[in-house]
Amino acid sequence: MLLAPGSTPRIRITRQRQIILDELCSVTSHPTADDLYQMVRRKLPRISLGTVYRNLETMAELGMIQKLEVGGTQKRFDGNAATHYHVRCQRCGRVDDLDLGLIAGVEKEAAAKTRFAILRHRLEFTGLCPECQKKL
Amino acid sequence: MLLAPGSTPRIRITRQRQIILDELCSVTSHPTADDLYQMVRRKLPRISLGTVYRNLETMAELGMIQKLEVGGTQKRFDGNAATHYHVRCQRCGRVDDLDLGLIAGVEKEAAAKTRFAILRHRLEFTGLCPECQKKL
DNA sequence: ATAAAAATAGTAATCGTTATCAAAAAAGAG
DNA sequence: CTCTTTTTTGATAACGATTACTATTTTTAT
Ligand SMILES: [Mn+2]
Ligand SMILES: [Mn+2]
Ligand SMILES: [Zn+2]
Ligand SMILES: [Zn+2]
Repeated sequence: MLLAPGSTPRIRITRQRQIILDELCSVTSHPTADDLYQMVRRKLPRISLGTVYRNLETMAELGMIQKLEVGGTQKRFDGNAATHYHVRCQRCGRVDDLDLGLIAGVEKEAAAKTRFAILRHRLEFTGLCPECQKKL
Repeated sequence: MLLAPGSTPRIRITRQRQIILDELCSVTSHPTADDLYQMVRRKLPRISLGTVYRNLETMAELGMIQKLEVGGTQKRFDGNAATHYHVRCQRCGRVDDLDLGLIAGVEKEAAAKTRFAILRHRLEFTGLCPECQKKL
């Protein structure tokens, strides 16, 4: 039987999807899709890289996780879906969370200066991580 | 900007480099490498895409221009090398400058919360441009 | 003018990501 | 349960932005 018009198709909880989410939420690093692939393969050795990409994309669209478009060649993922800020090491690419409160009213300020409708903001710091400071 | 002969023994003044820089500085949009390639080809029809990429990279490393790692698949370039903020339309990808003063002391605040050495920061707003607001 | 260094055009290679698709799994109705 | 429909998967191909390569040309220094 067909679904009733207007009904929302359910998102199925597959073993693959659950483990990808579990692995992502178990770390505070901000792994790339390939990082996650390596992590998940320890529990599901037959999973394909495409499945990892597909599910990360789906979960990001549903707002369960965040896709981070920080610098570098690869995108990173964040199990914390709430807005928060990051620091990225310009030498090794490490990305850490920053325990800095959200800048109050900054979206309202921005909205007053543009005709764009502001939906969200992203603040990212660039610098050198402790390890890379030693090496330079 | 004018390339000064003799001031930097490493970088040479080529017609290609000067025109790429001129074209980038002549617009307030934030063109991709391919956008610039199309613009520059009107004046140098024989230039190669690789030359555009190579020179944008070089000039960004020298701090003459900015390479913007905003969302989307392609990187964008900015003839304004000074720190300033951007809004990006999440529907069409348009990137505008935001005439918003730099957030005072935010790098200092961040530095107090991390062991990273903070070098710079980037603030980007996401939203919908006027045209895309109409269409949705 | 000569030689050394750097940059170019043209092209191939790389690599992160998406798309495709037959097969498998999950959900629903009876 | 069985039968049917929808979603997801694994495998692989395709894509597209960027980078690498290289013989030749251009620029700069002597
Ligand atoms: Mn985070
Ligand atoms: Mn700008
Ligand atoms: Zn580092
Ligand atoms: Zn738009």
